[in-house]
Amino acid sequence: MAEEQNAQDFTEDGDEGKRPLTRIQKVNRGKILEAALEVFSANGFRGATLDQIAAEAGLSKPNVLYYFPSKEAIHEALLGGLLDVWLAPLRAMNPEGEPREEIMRYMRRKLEMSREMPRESRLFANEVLQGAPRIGSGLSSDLKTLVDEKAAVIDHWIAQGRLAPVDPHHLIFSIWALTQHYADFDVQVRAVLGPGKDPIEGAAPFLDLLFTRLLTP
Amino acid sequence: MAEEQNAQDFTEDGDEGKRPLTRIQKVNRGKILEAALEVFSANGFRGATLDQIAAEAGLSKPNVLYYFPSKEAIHEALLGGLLDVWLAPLRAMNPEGEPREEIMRYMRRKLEMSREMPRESRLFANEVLQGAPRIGSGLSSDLKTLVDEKAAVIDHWIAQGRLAPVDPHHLIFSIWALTQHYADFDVQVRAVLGPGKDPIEGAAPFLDLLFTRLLTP
DNA sequence: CGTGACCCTGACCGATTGGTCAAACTGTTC
DNA sequence: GAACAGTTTGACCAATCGGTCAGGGTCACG
Repeated sequence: MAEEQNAQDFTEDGDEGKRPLTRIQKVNRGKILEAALEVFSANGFRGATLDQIAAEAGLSKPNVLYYFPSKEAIHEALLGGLLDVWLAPLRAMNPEGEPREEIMRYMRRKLEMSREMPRESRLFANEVLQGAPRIGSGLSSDLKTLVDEKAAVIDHWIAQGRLAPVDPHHLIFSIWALTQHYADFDVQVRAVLGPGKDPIEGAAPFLDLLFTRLLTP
Repeated sequence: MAEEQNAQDFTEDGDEGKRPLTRIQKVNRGKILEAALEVFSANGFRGATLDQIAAEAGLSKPNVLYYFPSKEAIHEALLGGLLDVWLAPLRAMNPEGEPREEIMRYMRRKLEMSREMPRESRLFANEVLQGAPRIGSGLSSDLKTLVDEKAAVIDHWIAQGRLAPVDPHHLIFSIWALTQHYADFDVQVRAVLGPGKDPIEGAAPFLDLLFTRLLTP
């Protein structure tokens, strides 16, 4: 029950030895990362055990540690490999595009990701909640750079009068908060709404309305 | 560094033995709960250890277990005692009041709580993130009841034309998401904004604007 | 089909963790 | 101040955890 594609080729090594990476290696590293995503996102770093990950991946514990030197290394590989995917929609925001359309597209894409990749969302949420001890300053400074860059774009749009004046940083935070809420607090949302349709289906028109009203001058 | 008031008297027992609760008992249970809030909110349930809690409380581990039968029991006492505090602002929403004012007041109070009680927010976030295994159906059904009740009030306001038409459940979710984001993802918010003023100071006017625009017909 | 590199595992280890217990200590009450 | 309930602790335990290791199995390639 863990048979997805893990589109990651792992050329990531600092120095020399770039062995071509066996077929078995590719398969098993993929299985481990998929299992680790499942287990880490559901239990957090400390709550997850190597035995769980090994069982979920269908491998023995020593075999898992044959492919990754430690539990921490698995976690890092996961986070590092996923961060780009996670930030891609924001990167894709086009300064040349129509302002409201660009921001709405970003919001909708993030909401889509909450539906399609809730485990990834929870993985990051877990990490940040505990003070981001394992993702730390390096990635956080990349994040800051990207956000500052896009905030400047939004400010420019506002200066042109093409967007209602709002604090761009908090606008971005609000997109994160509102979309990721449906992935991170899924159980609570479902508990309140009761059984039935996908909560995100109801969220989509609400968020459309919310951001339309916020951004229209 | 853990000297706050813990306003909880703990009459909570199902059946008979209601001993008057010694002075020492009141003090030490308070110390333990305060320490547990600190440790659980920072590390999650599984990430927290009894030794950490004992050290933070300034007690020995066996002494902690003299006052609470298990780590789980401490966690439950914390969550149970805090849930009322957490939901009080929503309970306080007055059906007789002016609609936008009531909702704005609720939002502002929640934001205030993110500033003043971030540990409590993270405690709940941790619990819900992991699927709420220890808070479960009982509390979730209380929560649903309360939210459904208030959603009905909001719907009534909308029917009267005193509020712009919005999905009341998702409106409440949006208040939760936007306000708690600043407590739960504090490190990320600060990393992006850079060092300086309290992020919530910047959030307050933004959220005022956002909800004003959303709710004005 | 042989051989060397790669892959896999059972058994094991030391550290940590939640929890126990007997014994000692302290506060309170008559 | 005797006596008893209430409080505290060092020593200890069983289970779990991340990680190691020696040895055996398997794959690809000549």
